[in-house]
Amino acid sequence: MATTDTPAPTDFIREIIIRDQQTGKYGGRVHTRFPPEPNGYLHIGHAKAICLNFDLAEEFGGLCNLRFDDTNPTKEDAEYVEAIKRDVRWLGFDWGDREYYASDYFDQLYEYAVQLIKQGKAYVCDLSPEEIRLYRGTLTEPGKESPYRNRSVEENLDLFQRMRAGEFEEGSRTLRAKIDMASPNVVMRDPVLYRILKARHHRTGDRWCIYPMYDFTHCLSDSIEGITHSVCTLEFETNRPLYDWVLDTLGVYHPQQIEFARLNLSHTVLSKRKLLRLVQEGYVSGWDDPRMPTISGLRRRGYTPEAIRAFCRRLGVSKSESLVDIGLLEHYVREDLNRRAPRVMVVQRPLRVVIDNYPEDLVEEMEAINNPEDPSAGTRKVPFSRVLYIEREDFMENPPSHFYRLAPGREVRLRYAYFIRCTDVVKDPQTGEVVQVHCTYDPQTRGGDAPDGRKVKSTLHWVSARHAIPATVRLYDRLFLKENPNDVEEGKDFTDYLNPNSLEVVTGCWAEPSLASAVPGDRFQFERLGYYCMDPDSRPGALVFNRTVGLRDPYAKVLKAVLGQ
RNA sequence: UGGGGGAUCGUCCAGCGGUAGGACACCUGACUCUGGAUCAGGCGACCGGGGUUCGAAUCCCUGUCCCCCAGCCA
Repeated sequence: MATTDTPAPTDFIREIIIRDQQTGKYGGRVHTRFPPEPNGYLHIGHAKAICLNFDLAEEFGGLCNLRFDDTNPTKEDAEYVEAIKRDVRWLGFDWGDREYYASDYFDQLYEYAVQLIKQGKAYVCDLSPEEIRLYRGTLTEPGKESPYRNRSVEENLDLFQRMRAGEFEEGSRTLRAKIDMASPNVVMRDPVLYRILKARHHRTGDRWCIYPMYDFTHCLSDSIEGITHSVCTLEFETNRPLYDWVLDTLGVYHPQQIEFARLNLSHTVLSKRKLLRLVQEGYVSGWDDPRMPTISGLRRRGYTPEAIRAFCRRLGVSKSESLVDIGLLEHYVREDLNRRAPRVMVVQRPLRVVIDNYPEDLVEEMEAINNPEDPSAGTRKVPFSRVLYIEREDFMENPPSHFYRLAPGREVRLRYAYFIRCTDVVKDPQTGEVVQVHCTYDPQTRGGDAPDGRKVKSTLHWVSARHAIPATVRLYDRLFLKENPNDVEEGKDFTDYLNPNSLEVVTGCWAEPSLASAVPGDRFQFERLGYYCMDPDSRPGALVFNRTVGLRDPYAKVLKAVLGQ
């Protein structure tokens, strides 16, 4: 299910795996893992990692584990665990019964720490956080050894045991690896392995008051699970020597860490910290606000898992950091939704049209195609009557040269219905705004074709006023105006680049009656407008749709060019 | 000024000593009962400077620029 939509790509990670299989490393086995920390929601950047890890496993006949990297109880929460599981599943991936938690390994990890102490490779350090920082040196100067570095094994064992027993204050002591305070790699200057945190863990409760650090936990979790290729992002490259050191020093099974460039998307942010701020400071309505690049946001926006997967696979995997145009993501939803979204007619900004020569009480059922890309989707009936709504922007009293929709004297086609010609307009006496258009229809053109072969330049979508059901539409635009909101100028904050018009709520829309049976999550193409997804906020008689993405609209460019000069 | 990485069309990714290719975007045109979709064509790049070689994006030297690392975060 996961790999059928796009041909398998090739990249440096797959090359490594193929080489490993040829040399018999790991006995030809491939076992990956996706290791989220449950401290926030998954976003499109995680989707790239999820696709990579699960695809790798499937392609090479291996498995991929889901593992929660839950070693910091002060930031993590069970709520996030559930959200992450739901999102990975929704994306179309299955981890079977291999749902693991680093916290499940706390006992084992503790034993490994004890072993390190016994090997003389770890010690309990009484330095305060500030002192540790001072002793660490700088990027260009070596650090100083802790005065506690040469405690005896017995003393270390005793102290570590008492750390675990809760005898010491938070922050008063740590367990540190004894490596090299003069290492040019700062990560190797006696890194902290365990810290005292008197916090309740969402899974282990109050059983522990010391918690292992990432560098100690991650490599050992990989080792315990028999991971072969531990794929992570570039910023962990400097940590790899430590990953290797822990495993080698302990003499345990040794997976290999491979780093690739994380995804950056234009016009949005993909850091949990920044996304959290957008939520907490109310710039968006929540983690699943359709403007958010979170999986839950994209889902509510109307994105399909297939589109997200196709996007992630098309990105490729490399080590050069890049900024992917969000237009590429939009391309993949359009491509997917074009294939599968049923068409429907909705008038977003209505203009009343009266067809003067159409019988007052007549209602005709027009046959409309549900999806021209998919004949099996069939047809439906759409009621037509004397008073209709068309899109306000489909009429112009004084049209510019490239405008070939409705205008006084002009004839256009109403989709699946008749040709109509504009005969008159009614204006608001106060504002001069056109409030109603009068037309005549040609009964010979029923179904949309003229027997005399005459052509019209434009086809308009419409709804019958008597049959229309009211709807609200939420038009979303890019969250940030700036291509790269992470590139913050002096004295500014990334929130300064927020797009003030990223959400426009349009009320008073009219939808064709078939939409009455839609349920939240249903996706449609509103003909000539874009792709929309019914929001859970919808109530019977008060439908709400989120615009996933607009249709490609060359005319918008023409208009812009005309207005621009 | 330490260490670790990275530089190829506007963007993203290929190219692994032998004609720099694809996708998105953009521009033409065809077709169309969605100014959608589809189809055809086009534009467009090897960070700079040296070298090795018949031949270099690829190998060597040198320079430049960008990213990451000094959490008891991950």
